[in-house]
Amino acid sequence: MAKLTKQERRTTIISAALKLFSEKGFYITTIPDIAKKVGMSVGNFYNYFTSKDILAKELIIYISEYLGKRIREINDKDISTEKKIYEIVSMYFNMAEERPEMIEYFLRVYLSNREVFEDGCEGMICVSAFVTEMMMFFDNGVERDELHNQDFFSAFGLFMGYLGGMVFLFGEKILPEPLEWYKESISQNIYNALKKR
Amino acid sequence: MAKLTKQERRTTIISAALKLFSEKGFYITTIPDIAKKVGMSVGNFYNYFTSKDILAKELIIYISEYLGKRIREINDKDISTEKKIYEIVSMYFNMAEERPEMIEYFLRVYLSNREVFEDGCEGMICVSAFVTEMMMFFDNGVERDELHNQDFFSAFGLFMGYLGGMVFLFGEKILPEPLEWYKESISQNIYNALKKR
Amino acid sequence: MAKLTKQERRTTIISAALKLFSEKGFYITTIPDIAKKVGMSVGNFYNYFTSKDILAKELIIYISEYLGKRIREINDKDISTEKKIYEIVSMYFNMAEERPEMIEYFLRVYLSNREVFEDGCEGMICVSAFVTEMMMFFDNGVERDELHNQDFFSAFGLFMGYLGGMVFLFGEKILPEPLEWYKESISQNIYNALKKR
Amino acid sequence: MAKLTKQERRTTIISAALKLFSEKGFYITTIPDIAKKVGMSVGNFYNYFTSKDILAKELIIYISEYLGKRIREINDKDISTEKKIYEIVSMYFNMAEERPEMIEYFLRVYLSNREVFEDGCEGMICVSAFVTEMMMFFDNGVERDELHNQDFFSAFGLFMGYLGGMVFLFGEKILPEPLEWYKESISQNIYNALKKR
DNA sequence: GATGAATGAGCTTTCATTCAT
DNA sequence: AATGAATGAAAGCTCATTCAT
Repeated sequence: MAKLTKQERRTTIISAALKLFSEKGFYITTIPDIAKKVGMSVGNFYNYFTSKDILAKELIIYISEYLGKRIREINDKDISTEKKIYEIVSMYFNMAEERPEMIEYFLRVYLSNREVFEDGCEGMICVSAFVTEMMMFFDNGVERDELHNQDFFSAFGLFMGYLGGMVFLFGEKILPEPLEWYKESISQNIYNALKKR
Repeated sequence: MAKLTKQERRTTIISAALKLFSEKGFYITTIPDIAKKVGMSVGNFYNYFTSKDILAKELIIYISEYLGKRIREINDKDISTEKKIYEIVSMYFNMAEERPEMIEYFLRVYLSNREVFEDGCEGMICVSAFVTEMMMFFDNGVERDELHNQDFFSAFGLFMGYLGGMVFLFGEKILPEPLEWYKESISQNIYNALKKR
Repeated sequence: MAKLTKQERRTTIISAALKLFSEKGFYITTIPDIAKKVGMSVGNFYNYFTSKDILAKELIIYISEYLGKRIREINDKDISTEKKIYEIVSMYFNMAEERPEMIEYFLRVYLSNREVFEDGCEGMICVSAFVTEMMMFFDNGVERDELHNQDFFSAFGLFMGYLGGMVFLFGEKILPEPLEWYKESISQNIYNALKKR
Repeated sequence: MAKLTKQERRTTIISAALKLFSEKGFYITTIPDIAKKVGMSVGNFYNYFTSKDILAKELIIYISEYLGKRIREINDKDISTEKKIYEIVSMYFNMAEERPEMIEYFLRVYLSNREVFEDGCEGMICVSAFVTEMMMFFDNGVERDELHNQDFFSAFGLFMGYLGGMVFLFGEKILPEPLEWYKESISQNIYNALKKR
């Protein structure tokens, strides 16, 4: 077994914690649970993260940056805004299927446990990487005359609320079809809502 | 002080618990907290609700029925589907301002604490009153040739995800304007996404 | 087994905690230790004292008041100051033999664990009952022209430092004789140090 | 940076530990705290002292020898016993102002944490250097017919209890004047208590 | 000698729930 | 119906000490 660097160990913990928190929730998941999953002692866990809350905050930053990067890749492409919407929806749904812990953490831990994040993640500090990229997407669409020039939050709430809602239904196993199946119609709906009028 | 009937007592508890759960979260709120707020002993609380989980489930049913009723009132009106969309958005946002505990409970407690609701609220059992009414709304709109005939979940996810997202942003005090301000543009966006093409 | 009132229970805990803290020290004594000694569950302990620190503070107030009362009884006697000195020494040494936990708590827990008492026992707040009574003793002696009129702390430090030192040596089993044996010479020394010159 | 010998390193640790233990207490001070203060790793600390308890014991021996030496210097002077009392008080108070950690360690760590010192420091083993010198002081005073011939512990308890008490009050910031201010009256009190009758 | 990651027992505290009254 | 003391399992976190490198 190769020796891991401190940073690699941190990544292992992040990965394990993400899964546990998203599956069982923040309060149900215990530090012993996490330590066990990474195969380390409880005490040692605290050499990497000084508290459960701090771990939670690092997790959301990690996710926000990851999502932000993925969206930036799409933003950077030389395609129409309509196509970009489809790509974002697609990326998001793929993630929900392949790495559900990220989206689920976002929806079920970050959005719901205010008390955990209120110190240090005020406003949108901890998700700014992601939000900024979405802002870029909208601005760019308006600039290119493809999107209706409207209030950012009206647009952002639509896009992310919608995707979050679908992933929630998916996670509850309520959707009769795989997420894949909805990509097209959902992208269409979003585009119709946002497009230049 | 008039003596309350058992049912009235239950309602008092529901009301207090709703506020506490939505403000502080399910796990942070303790039974003593609730008992104190209603002015009753901890032991007596258990004469009305046999466990914390059961209380949580009754709460979501209560909310679902309340919301369902409000939507039915709108459904029953003799107005265009476009107008109905505006009325639903309006009703939802008004509630978020006036009785935020209901919407917040829905978003922050019900949607996020799977483990609490998985026994007894599988699928959408506990929110069926509300979901059914939304279904009626869509079906009616399609029937009247005002909405695009599409998959229910695609439409439902858009509508509720959007509204939920906006209320979330509002609750986080991130929105620069009062919810009121967004009603028009949001209704427009929803209508554009769902209308007959 | 008669049912105890809440106050009686508190007294039982105070008594047990006093013994444990004074024998083993504040940090070595655990809440389970205390709970076990009173025959109650750990959880229930917290229905009586909201934290270990708070218990410690109540203990020192309890002792201060007890000691204060004993000194007041002596102050109130119609005897010479020289005789009063003997009586105070005598009372103190008797207590050290019969209820050593009180004096030991004072010396070993209160005087040494600043961090525990710094919040809420600043200055001499928590021992004021006792200190005030000693002040009365000195003032009265000066008034009656039996004691040299000197700075309070010079006199107080002598009296209490001396007694504390002797009890410490006693507790360490270093004294070759029982405390009783020293009463006379110590009272003499104190009187010689403080008497009218 | 000059390389330090093993003994010099030990002295550095002793010095740092003394400060920390006396400021924060034995149990609050952690080995990592000490290691950090000396700028050494936790693991390496254990190359110099095999346990926290052993460090504590070495510390008290160090202090006892230091204090003993200072008293011997006074004992060796060719001055009256009354003057010697003043010099000892003076030396002690100066130390309490300039190197408070030594006196505070004595009062707050050694005298109060029996459990730490009971193995290896029974009786007065670890403070014998200091106690012996005080014994010499008293014997000499009696021999020279300047002190009343009384039990050693009665005299020792007075002297050290008194000084300890004053330094304690000083440390608590209860004294209205600097220690300096009390030297004269306290020496007088001690002399009056001990002098030839 | 030097490092610091790793261990694990143990601490204080919390809380849903019960039950004698 | 009503009370609130009592239970006890379990949580987050700490820290002296060890040990592979």
